[in-house]
Amino acid sequence: MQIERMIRRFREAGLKITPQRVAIFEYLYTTTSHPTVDDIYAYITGRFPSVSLTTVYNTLQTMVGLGEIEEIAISHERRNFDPDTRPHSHIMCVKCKRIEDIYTDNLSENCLPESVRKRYRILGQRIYFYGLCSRCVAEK
Amino acid sequence: MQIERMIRRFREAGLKITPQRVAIFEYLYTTTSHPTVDDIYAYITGRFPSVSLTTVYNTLQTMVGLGEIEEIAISHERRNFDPDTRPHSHIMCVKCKRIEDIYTDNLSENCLPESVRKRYRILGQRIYFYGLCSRCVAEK
DNA sequence: TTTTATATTAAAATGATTACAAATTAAAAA
DNA sequence: TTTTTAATTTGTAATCATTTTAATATAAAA
Ligand SMILES: [Mn+2]
Ligand SMILES: [Mn+2]
Ligand SMILES: [Zn+2]
Ligand SMILES: [Zn+2]
Repeated sequence: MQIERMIRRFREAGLKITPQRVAIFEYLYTTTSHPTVDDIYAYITGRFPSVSLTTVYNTLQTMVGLGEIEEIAISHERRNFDPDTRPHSHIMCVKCKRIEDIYTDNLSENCLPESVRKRYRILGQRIYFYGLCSRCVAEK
Repeated sequence: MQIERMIRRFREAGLKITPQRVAIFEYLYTTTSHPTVDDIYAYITGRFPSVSLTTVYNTLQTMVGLGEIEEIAISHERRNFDPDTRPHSHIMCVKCKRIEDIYTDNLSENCLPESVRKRYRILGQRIYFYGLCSRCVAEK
């Protein structure tokens, strides 16, 4: 399971397995959303009332460093994290801010001309779409 | 010219033309980079030593509202603005943070499946690439 | 069980952005 | 041109997200 994998990855990196960290793993891998720091903190607080925000920040940063979760830069208002590291893109409703996954075979590779590609060591790519979801269109 | 256009757009919107605003227009349309609030503030300060950061924020926000500049969400560390509203994408060097434009005929349209498209009113899309520029590759 | 290096916590510091209210000014009206 | 007025600018304070710090607690090795 994903959680076991994260525990193993942390162990391999010489990091300790703490109940706070495990709770964060559990939250990340049992929700299909793209949680913010506060989403995660709110959940963890329910299980460890004295947990510190710092712990949440630290753990997320460590996971990003291990390449096990990714930051979604779709909005400046909030920082979202994605425990799904398979290549995929996202669409966000500009009204309700919900983020949905988009899986497609069409990669953005062909959007990067050779002339640019040969001047960079490419490390990653992201595609974001913005719109109004049907729910929000209906409302207003 | 672009600056004249912005003055006209502001006038049409019933907004006043102030020297601070014009200086911001000038900076935006005579630099090819993707400036941050601080880049702009630093420049304006050179011409109006007493200018307020608030004025810079307000003017940028107004211009975004008018659809005359766009926010680039390529990084959470900094907020970049782009006075070029033609469809194009960006590549950022993760080391030196420089952002380069990418113009290509290949749109990301085909990365958005019909199944998703029919559930949203699409308003925009962004493609970001991340990598190391040749300069930074050479250095380390 | 003891030891020790790492992690957690609470609090303070930092940095970015927004809110506010008083002073200034662009531009319309006279 | 001068007067008027509503919008804008400014300086300050408030807010919010994130990082730093140092003391305390604890996972895991010995
Ligand atoms: Mn996702
Ligand atoms: Mn650009
Ligand atoms: Zn919505
Ligand atoms: Zn670089």
